Amino acid sequence: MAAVPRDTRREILDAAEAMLQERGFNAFSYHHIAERLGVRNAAVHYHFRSKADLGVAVIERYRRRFARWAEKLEAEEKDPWRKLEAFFQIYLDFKIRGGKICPSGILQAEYHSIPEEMRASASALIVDLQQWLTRLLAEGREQGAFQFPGEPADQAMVVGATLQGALQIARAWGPERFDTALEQLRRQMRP
Amino acid sequence: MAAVPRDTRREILDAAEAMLQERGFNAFSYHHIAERLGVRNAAVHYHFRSKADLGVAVIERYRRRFARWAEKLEAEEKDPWRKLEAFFQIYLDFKIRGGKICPSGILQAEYHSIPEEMRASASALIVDLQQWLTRLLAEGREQGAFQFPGEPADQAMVVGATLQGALQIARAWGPERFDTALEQLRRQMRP
DNA sequence: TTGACGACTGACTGATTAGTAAGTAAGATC
DNA sequence: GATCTTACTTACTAATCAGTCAGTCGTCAA
Repeated sequence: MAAVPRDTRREILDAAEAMLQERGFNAFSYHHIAERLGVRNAAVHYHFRSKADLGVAVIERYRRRFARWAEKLEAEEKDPWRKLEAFFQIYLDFKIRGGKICPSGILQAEYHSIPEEMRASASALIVDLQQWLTRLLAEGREQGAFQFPGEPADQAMVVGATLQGALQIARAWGPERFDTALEQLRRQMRP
Repeated sequence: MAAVPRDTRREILDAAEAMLQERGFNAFSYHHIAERLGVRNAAVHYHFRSKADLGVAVIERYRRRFARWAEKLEAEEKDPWRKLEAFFQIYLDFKIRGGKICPSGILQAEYHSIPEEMRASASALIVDLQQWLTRLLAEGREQGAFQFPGEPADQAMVVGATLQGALQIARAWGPERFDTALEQLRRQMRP
């Protein structure tokens, strides 16, 4: 049985992404990552020259993953409500897996204290998410599945901000608070 | 003319609060505060033994300030919509004053990487805010001023999370996005 | 006039941070 | 079999971090 070759680069990205969502970008170090993987500090620098490079790589990988997720969902699921529930599920998974918050949220909260190179990626990420939500809400309302006042882009801001904000509030006030917010969003948008 | 005595303790709290909202708790140091005030590192330690103590003091002062604000509003204003708009104004002021986010939001985002002593205060803060909002929404709906499905506490989660999340999104996507979210909340709740 | 006290300063410490430079061992390529 | 490349390690640097401690200076009460 051949040993599976270790993919250190991917493991670094995994560890950095997890720590970003758990503790924030300013609260983990190369040393933390190296310790977690059982390698040395310099090994992390070998794969990512600077922490800013690592940060950008984490965000860009997350954006690609979301794009693939959206593409797959588009092919498999036509019902707007089930699509929205699939989006909710991303956030529910974060909550369950160690009280993580969404990458977009932590990057915005630390926006003025993260390296400048990361800000463009962080901005692109929230635009991705909002554009996807806006399109879903527009199509869903046309089909009579959703009901809300104003423009789809306006409602997308409320839905996106609620998911992001409620995940954070759940940390300090209890995970069940997130479910409360989710259920209220459903109630608001049911025709 | 007598010189106004300097209130260093208050100035430290002001600087720490501003930096917390601008950069996050993990992204400012005693040195940053000292430099801003033109004093030495040790002067900050004289007033606040540890950074955790300073953090707790910032949060507790903010809670007292909110309680006084709520008390004053209760005495001066009876109309539920105008009360809600006054609450919105707190967040609008944050946005305008250098792209700050609400203290509650950054503390929850960094929840797992701030000193343990601060977490109880951070939790108490979000409970304060949510309880105030819940009471306002309950009274306002009884009077026919607001309209929303579900329980007042559920709607308070959506309103609170939207304000918190939208302030963060506004950083990465443009301040006008916050106004969009605000207007959508108004549309949703108008009878 | 003294002496206690509040509000500091100057000069540290030890830990942690991102980042670097030189060396090495294993495998692929010629 | 020599050479190159990949993926590291060991050993370090300079900066920054929270925190400490002994001393100083001005004010005020006795």
